[in-house]
Amino acid sequence: MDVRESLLKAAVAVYADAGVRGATTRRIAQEAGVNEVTLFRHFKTKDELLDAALAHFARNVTTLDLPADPVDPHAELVAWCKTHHRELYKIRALIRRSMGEYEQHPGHCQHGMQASVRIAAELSRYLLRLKARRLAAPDFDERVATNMLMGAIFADAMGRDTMPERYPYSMRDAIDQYVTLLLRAIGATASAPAALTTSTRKGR
Amino acid sequence: MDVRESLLKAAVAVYADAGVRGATTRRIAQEAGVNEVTLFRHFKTKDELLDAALAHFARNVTTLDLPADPVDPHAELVAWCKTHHRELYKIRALIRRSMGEYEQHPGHCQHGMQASVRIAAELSRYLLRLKARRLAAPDFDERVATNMLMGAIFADAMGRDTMPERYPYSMRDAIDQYVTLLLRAIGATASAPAALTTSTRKGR
DNA sequence: AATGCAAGTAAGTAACCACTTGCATTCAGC
DNA sequence: GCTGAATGCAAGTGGTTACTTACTTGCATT
Repeated sequence: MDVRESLLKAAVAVYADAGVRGATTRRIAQEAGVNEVTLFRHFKTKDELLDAALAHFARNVTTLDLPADPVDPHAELVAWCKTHHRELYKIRALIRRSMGEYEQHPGHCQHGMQASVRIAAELSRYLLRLKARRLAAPDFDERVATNMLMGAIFADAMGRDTMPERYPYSMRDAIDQYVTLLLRAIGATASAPAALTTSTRKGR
Repeated sequence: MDVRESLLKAAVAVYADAGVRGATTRRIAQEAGVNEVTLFRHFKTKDELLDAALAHFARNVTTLDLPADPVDPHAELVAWCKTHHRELYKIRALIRRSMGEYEQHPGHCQHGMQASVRIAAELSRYLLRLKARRLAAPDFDERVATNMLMGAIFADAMGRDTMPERYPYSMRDAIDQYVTLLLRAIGATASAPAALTTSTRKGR
């Protein structure tokens, strides 16, 4: 296996758990299964390694495409949002960590922010298409609607495990409900929300 | 001025900027204008100080009450959400930091989470009142709607300064738009959204 | 004047950390 | 079999950190 690659992967994992200062070169090297000195032979400084690792990780963040020709907005949005939520939830520790380091190391999370901007733009364009095809009302701003839906999904993915009191309903229901509410908000014909099932809390 | 009080305030400020490991006892003492040894005379360990400081801070987090007798949902919600957003935005660095430290120090951010749960419950009860008085449709779940609106506001407050591309519209407009969308989503009669003004980005 | 308390000062300890150096080992390609 | 590049290992350097110790200073009450 490639040493450099495993160092990048280990760096992301340790960083997500412990942050910049907590991610010691010793621990990263151990996690990667290589000697600490080897780490410094591949990367001049710890900071250079972290930056490369987060950039590498963010480069591999992708999303589904939303259809160019919307047919069933509810089904299409639910599928897309489910994937997006699942991905966010998987890397929630990393996201929280890099947000927390923003004040002191804005460069590190810049990569992640760019991914987020790309994804928001994809959703925005889709909502614009809905408007153009008269599948939604003409009088809403698609950037605001995008931020509303993505904000709800983001907050859900970040808060579900830390504030279970606020999220007693299941992940499966959550996305469906957010999408249903948004479609009603933007005047897209949507059926009434389905009844909620009980929450299925999973440990991590 | 009370030494203990100024230590608590300084601890929160330094913690927000630098996190648990970055908040050195030296720096906190300096920020509080007292000697480092004095810090240890008031608090046995650094961890005890940080915990006391964050608990003290969270205890002072309050919100407006939403009216027990809803009359004008749009106006009432906008006023409430504006305050909530302003408060979140003011302490965004602290929130990001304590979220980032969640994996390693869940106890520290527990205080903040509790405040968030309290605030969400207040909004939830208000939405329930709207339903009861037939000011909103009967077929939505108020917890989901609460998380949708609060999620949008939270994500806005956290992302506005770090991802200006996603938030080109002004803070002032933002809240109004989120509330308008939510009211339409829950079947409350709401006027069409107002036109957006251009963003007013403020440095910090 | 005597006492006590809260705070300051200076110095030190033990641990940890990023990063370096020197040397031994392995192993692929000629 | 030899060379060179990549890796491991042991040890060390200089800096930082939480926390301690021993002592001094200023101020208020008695």
